[in-house]
Amino acid sequence: MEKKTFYLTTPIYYPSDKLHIGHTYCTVATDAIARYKRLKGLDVMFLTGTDEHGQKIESKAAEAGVSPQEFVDRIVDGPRGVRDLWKLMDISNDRFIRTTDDYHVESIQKIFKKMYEKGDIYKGAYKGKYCTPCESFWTESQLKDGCCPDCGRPVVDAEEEAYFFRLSKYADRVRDLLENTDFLQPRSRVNEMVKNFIEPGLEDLCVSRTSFSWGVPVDFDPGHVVYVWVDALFNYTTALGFLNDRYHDYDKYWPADVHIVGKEIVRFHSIIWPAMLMSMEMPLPKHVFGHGWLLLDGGKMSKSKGNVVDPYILAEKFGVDALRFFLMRTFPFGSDGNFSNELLIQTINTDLANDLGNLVSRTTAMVGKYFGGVLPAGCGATEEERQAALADSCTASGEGPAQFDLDLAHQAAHLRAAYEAAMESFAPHKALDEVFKVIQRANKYIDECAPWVLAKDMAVNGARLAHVMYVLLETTRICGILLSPFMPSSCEKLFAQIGACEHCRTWDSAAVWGALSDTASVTKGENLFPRIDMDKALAELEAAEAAAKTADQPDIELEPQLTEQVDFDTFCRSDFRAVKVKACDAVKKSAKLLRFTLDDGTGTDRQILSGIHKFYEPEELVGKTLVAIVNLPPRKMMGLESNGMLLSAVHTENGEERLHLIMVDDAIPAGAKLC
RNA sequence: CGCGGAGUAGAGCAGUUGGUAGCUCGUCGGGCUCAUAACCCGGAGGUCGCAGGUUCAAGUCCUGUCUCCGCAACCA
Repeated sequence: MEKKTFYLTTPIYYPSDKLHIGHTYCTVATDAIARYKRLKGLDVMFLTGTDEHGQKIESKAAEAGVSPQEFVDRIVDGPRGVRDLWKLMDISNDRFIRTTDDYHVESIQKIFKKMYEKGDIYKGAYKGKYCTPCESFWTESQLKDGCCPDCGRPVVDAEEEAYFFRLSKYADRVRDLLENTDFLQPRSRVNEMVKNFIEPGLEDLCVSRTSFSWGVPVDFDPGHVVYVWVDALFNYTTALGFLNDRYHDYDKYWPADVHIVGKEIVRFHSIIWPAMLMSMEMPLPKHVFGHGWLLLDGGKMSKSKGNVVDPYILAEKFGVDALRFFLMRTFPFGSDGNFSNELLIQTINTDLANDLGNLVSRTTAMVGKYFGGVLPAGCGATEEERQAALADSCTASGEGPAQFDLDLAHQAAHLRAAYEAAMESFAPHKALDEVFKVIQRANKYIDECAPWVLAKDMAVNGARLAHVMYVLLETTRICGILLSPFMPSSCEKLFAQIGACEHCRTWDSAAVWGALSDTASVTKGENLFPRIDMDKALAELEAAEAAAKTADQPDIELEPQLTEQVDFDTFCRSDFRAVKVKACDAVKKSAKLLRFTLDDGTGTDRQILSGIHKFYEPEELVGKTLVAIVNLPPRKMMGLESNGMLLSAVHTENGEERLHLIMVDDAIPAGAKLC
C-alpha cells in the first residue's frame, strides 16, 4: 500500500543578506512539522530554498563588485551561508531549490508562455514614477518625501512596456477561497487580506520588468525579465519537476499540503499564488499558514535598526536543540512574539534544565544507584495501568501509592492525542505545552512516591521501588518520542539513556503504556541540558554580538559617487540659500517629520518639512543656520506644505544610517546665496 | 474616519465555541534530599485599557473611547 504523502514548504528566502533568527524560526517550525509527519509514518516532501533574482540582488552585487551569481553563491553556498545554517539547525529538508537553477528557469519560461498564450498574461503599459539616474520605477507610496527612496532625487511620470497578469479575472474565486474555506490560516489573516486587497479591487499585476536584467528572461520578448514573484512562487512546483526533467514527483506530491510563510508574504501566497494556479489550471495547495514575527524590544527586527539576531551565535552558545525548542515553545505560532536573550535563557533553564533534563537525570541516577542500571524483571506496567491508559478519563481516585501510578500512566498515554490535535492545527507551542504538563507531573510523582524512602528497606519495598522507576522511564520515553520532532538529537541521547529500543520510539508506541522493556539497560549519561548562568551568558552574548557586528560590517559606508555628469546650467538653476531656524516642531502623527519655520531673508517665513526626527529633536535645532534648496516645487506631506529641502550629509556607520544636517557659520545672514 | 493587531498580577505571556482568572520569572513561607543549588506544596499580588450594552452569567459577544504597535508591491 502506498504511504500517504505530505508536501510542505518554507518560503524561499531572499539571499540579499545573511539570514537571521526570523528565517530560522520559520524553517525550524516547518522542520518540526515535517519530522512530526514522518514520525506518523507519512511520506514527506519538505522543500526549502532561495529566491535569488531581482533588482536588489543585482545592485547589491554591483556594490560588492561581483556578478549577481557570484554574490548569491556566496550567501547560499559559502561559509556560514544559507545551507550551512540549515545544516547547523538540523533541518531535514528533502530538497533545496535555487531559482537560478537551470531547470527552474526553464520551467518558469514555459509557465510564463503558457499563461501568455492563454491570454491571462498580456502586454500593456506600466505607469509609475521613474527615477532617471537610478533607472527604477517607484509607486506613489514608495516615494520618500516625494522623491526616489534610493537616491532622494525627484522622480518623473513615465511609462514602460510591460506584461500584466489578469489577476482581476480571478478575484471572485480567490475571495471565495479565502472566505469560505480553511485555505488560509490562521483565520485572522483572512480578514486582513480581504479588507486590504480584495475589497479595494484587485488590479492586474505587472509581471515583467525591463529596468534590470537579473531574472528569468521572457524568452519570446528580449529585454523583459519575469517578475520575481512569478518566478519565486512557482518554485513549489518546479522543485517537483513541473515542466522540467530534473525531478519527477509532481504527480506524487502536488498539491502541497501546506506552505508555511511569514505574515508579510501571506498576500502573495493567498491571492496571487492561487490566482496563477487557477490560470494554469493546476490544483491549489491545501493550506497557507502565515506565522507571526519575532520582535525585538517590541519593534521589528531590521538591518537599519542594527538589531538583527544572529542564529549562529545562539545555536553555538546554547545548543541547536535548545534554540529550536525555545522558538517553538515560547511563541504562539500564528502571532508575533517578543524575542530576548533573557527569555531564551530562562526558557532553557526552566523547561529543559530544571524540568526535563533534571527529570531524566534523577530517574536514571536512581535506577543506577538502586538497581545497578537494570530493573528487575516483572516491574513493568500493571494491567490496571494499561486499562487506565486506554480509559477516556482517569479512574484513579482515593488514596494509596497505586493511584499516583494510574494517574501518571493515564496522563502519559493520553498525551499523544492532545499533542496531535495541537500539531494538526499548526499550534506547536500548544503541543509542547501538553508535553511539559506531563513532565511536571512526573517530577511531582517522584515527590509523591519518595523513592529514597523506599530504598531504605529494599527487602520490603524493592518491588515497589522498581515499579516507580519503571513508571518514570516509561513516561520519559513517551515524552521523548513527542519531543523528537523539535529536538531530534537530544531525544536520541535521551532514548539511549533510558534504554529505549527502536520499536519503542515509534509514533504508535507513544500511545501505548508499557512498551518499554522492564529490563532495559539504563545509563546516566551527560546532562542533556546544562543550566545556564544568566548573567554570565548575557555578558558573553553581548560581546559575541558586538564582535560579529564589527567583523562583518565596514565602519563607514558611503554612497558610491555618480559617474553621470550634470551640466553647469542645470547646477546653477538650483537655488541654495542659508536659512535660519526660527521654530521647529514635530509633525503630529508622523514618526519622522519635523516642521521647520525658517527665515530665508525674504521677510516671509518659509516652511520646510524634513524626515529627520530620528536624528534630531526639534528644540535642539532652533537658532541654527542651515542650508536649503528653495526653488523646488512645493509638496504636501501629512497635509502640510513643504517649500524646499534642507541639505544633510548621509552615510552608514556600523550598518546604521547616520544623518547630519549641514550647519554653517551663524555669521552668515539668512538668505545668503550659496554658489 | 486606509487596513490590521495589541492593551490580563512587579516583569513577560496563555486564555478554543461566554460559566468560579491561569503559566514562567520574581517575591514570602514550608517540605524533601533521588537530581543539573534542581524538585514538591502553600501564601501575597489582578476592578482582565476606559465607558456603556446584551445575558441568569463576559477577559471572552456588541457599541463607543483612549494608548501602543505593525502594514500600505517584494526584509520570516
